[in-house]
Amino acid sequence: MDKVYNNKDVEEKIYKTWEEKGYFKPEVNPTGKPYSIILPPTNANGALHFGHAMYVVEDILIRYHRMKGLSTLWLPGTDHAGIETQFVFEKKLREEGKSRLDFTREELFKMIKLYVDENRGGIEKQLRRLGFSLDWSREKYTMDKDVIEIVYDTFKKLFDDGLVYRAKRLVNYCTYDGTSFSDLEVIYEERQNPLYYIKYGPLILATTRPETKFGDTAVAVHPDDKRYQQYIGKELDIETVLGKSKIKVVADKFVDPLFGTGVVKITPAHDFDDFEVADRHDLPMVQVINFDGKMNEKAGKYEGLYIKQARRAVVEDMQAKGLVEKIDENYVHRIGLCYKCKNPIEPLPLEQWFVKMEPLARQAIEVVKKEEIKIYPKDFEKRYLQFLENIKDWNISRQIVWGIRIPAFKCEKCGQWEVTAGEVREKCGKCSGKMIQDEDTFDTWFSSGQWPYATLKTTDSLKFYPANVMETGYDILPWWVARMVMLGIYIQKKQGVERIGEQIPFKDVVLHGLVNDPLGKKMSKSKGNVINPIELIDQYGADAVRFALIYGTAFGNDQSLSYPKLEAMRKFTNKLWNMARFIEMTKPEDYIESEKKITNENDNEMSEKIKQLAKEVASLLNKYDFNHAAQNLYEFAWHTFADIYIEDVKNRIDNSSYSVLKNSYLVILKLLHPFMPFVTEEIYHILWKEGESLMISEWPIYE
RNA sequence: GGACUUGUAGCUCAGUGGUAGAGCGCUUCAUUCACAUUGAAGAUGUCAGAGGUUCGAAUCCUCUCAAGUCCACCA
Repeated sequence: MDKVYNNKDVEEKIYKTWEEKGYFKPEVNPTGKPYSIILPPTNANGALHFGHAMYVVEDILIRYHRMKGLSTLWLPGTDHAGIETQFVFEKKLREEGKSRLDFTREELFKMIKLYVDENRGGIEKQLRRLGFSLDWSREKYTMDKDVIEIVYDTFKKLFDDGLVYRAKRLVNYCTYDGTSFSDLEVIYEERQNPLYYIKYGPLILATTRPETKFGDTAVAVHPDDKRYQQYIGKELDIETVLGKSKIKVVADKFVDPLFGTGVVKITPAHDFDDFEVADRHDLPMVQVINFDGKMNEKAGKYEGLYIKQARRAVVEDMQAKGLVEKIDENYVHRIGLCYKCKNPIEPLPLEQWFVKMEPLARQAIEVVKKEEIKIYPKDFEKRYLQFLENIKDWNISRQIVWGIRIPAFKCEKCGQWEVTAGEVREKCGKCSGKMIQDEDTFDTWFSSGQWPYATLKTTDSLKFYPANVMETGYDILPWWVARMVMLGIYIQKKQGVERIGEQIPFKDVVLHGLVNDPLGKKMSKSKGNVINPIELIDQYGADAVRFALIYGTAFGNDQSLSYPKLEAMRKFTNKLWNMARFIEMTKPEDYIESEKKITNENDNEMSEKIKQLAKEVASLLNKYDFNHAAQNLYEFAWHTFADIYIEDVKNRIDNSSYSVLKNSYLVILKLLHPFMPFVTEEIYHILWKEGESLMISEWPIYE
C-alpha cells in the first residue's frame, strides 16, 4: 500500500465497477424488503451545485439500507425546469441578437429541446463523482412520453372532478418576460415611490398608481370610519383628467382608516386586494393595461403609453387641473418583482387553469397530523402546515412554450372547452366548430409534483411506492413537497387505492439545510461566490467532501463551507488508510483467519466497544441524525481505535489480538462505508477480498 | 404583519436541566517506529443581553438586541 491514500486513482475505478456489476440496482438484493428514495429531479440543463452535494444524506440512507439487505432503489431523474430553462435560452437568443418573437411556437420548442439535449448528461457525470449509488437504469425525465401521459391523465381527472377550473383571475404578470408567475415566484423589495393624494369629488385618496384610475370601479372606506359615513353607498360625481365621471363608494373592512386619508380607490383588474373587494361588492372589472405593458383604449388619450409614461402624464394633467392635493415623495413600500428580470410584476386579469386546492390540502394536512408522513427535523412541520392551511388555488398555466402543453381545447365557434388525456381534439363535440389547443404549458411543479408516482409507475417499480424517504432542501418544502403529497394522494385515490399508507407518496420527509459560502453568504451566480463541488472533490476527495458536509453541523441547519473542515476530513481519510496499512504490515506470518479466541483484556474490551458503536450508529441513522453518527465514527476510529487500541496492541500482536484488530477495523469500515464509500471500498479490496464489495456486504448487527 | 432558524473558545460549529466540548489555529514536548506527519500535554469562553422558573439553566419561560430565511402583503 502507498503511504498516502490517493483518491484520484481510486474513485473513478471503483464507481465504474459498482455500476458495471449492477450494485446500484435493487435487484442486487432480490429478496429484500423494498426501500426507496427518489432523488429530487435535477435541472436537465443544469450543473452541479452545493444543493446537490447535500443529497449525500440520501446516499448514506440508501447504502445503509442496502447493506442491511433491503432491496434498495434510489431513482435519479431530471426536470425540464420550464421557466428557468426558457429564460436561459432566451438570454442566449438575445445575445445572438434574436428574440423568441422571431420564431413560431413549434420552432422555439424545437430549439430549446435541442439546446437542452445538447447540454444534458453533465450533471449525471457529476453526481457519479460524488459516489451516489443511483440506479441509472431507471433514470426518468419530466418530458418522457410516459411521464407526460401521467400528467395529462391527472389533469383530466382533476378537471372531471371539478378540481380544475378556468377563471379570469389576476395573475402576477411580467410584461417583459411575457408570462405569469405563481405567488411563490414573485419577490418583494422595498422601493421609495411617490404617494399621490388625489381629489375624487369631495374625497381625497392616496395612491401610488394614478395611471390605473381609469380602471377604478369604486372607492372604498372602512365601514366604521366616522368621517365618511355619509358617502357609503352613494355615487359621487367626480372630475377626472378625462372629464366628468361617477363613482360608487363602498364600505369594506380591508381598508385601513389610518393609512393615507382612509379612502382607497378600487381597481379590480390591476390589484389583488381590489379584486377581492370587487368580488365581495359585485363591482365590475375594467382592464386598462394590456399584456404588453401599455395602456389600452379605456385610458383615452393615454392609450399606447407604457405604465411609467402614463403615470407621469396623468399626474401632470391632474396637477394642471388642480386634482392633486399633495405628493408624498418619501413613501416607502414593498412591490412585487419578477424573480427573473427584477421588473415590477403587474397584476393583470387572464384566463388561466386553476387547481382547487382546499380539498387536496385538507388531506395533505391530515396525513401529517396523523403521522402517516413524518417530517424531520420536526420544526419544519409548522411551515408545512402553515402553508397548507392558508393555501390559495393554484394557477398551473404558464405562458411559455418549454413545458408540457396543456391538453385543453377551445371551440372557436361556441367557446366550449374540452380537456383530454392528451388526445388532440379537432372538432367541437357540441357545434362541430374548429377546436384550438390552449397555448399555455403546465407549471413545472405540476409535473414534478407527480414525480414519485410517475417515476415508479413508468419504470415498472410500483412496489417501491410509497417511497420511504423524501429528502430535499427545506427551501422547497411548500413548492414541491407539499404538492407531491397532495397530488400523490389524489392520484392513488383515483387508482382505487384505499389505505392512506399506500396513497401517500412517501413516509418520511427529511430536510437538509443550505450550504453557504465560507463567509456565510448564500451562493449565487450573481454574487460570483459559487463554489463547484467537483473542484473540491478533485482537491480533497469525494469521501472528505461528503463527510465534511455531514460532520459538525446539526442536520437541517444551514452551514458555511469550511476549508479547514475539508482539510481535516481529507486527513481523516488518510488516517483510515494508514490504519489499514498498519494492519496489512503487522499481519503475523502464521495468522489464520479463523482464530477467534480472545485472551487479552484490552482485546475483549475493544470487541465490546465495537458492538456498542455499531448499535449507536444504527440508532442515530434511524433517527436521521447523520451528524452525530458521523461524529461518533470519527471520534471512535481515530481516538479510540487508532490512538489507544492500536498503540496498545502494537507491541503484543499475536493471532488472537490480530484477529480482534482486523475484525474491529472491518466493522468500522462497514459503518463508515455509507459516509465514505470510496476509501472504505478500496481498503476492503486490499485487506479482504479483491473481487467482492463492501457496499453489498452485510451491515454489522449485534443483538 | 405571521412564523422559523441562528447568536457557545481567534475561526467553523457540536452540545437542550447536573462541575463548559470538537476540528482548525495557538503553546510546549516527543516522534519519523502505519500515518505529505502523528502522538502526548496545555492555554483560551460573564455559552448575545436582561429578567423569571428551579436545589441547580448554555439548555425551560418572558422580554430586548443582532444576523438570516420562509410565508402573507396596505392603496
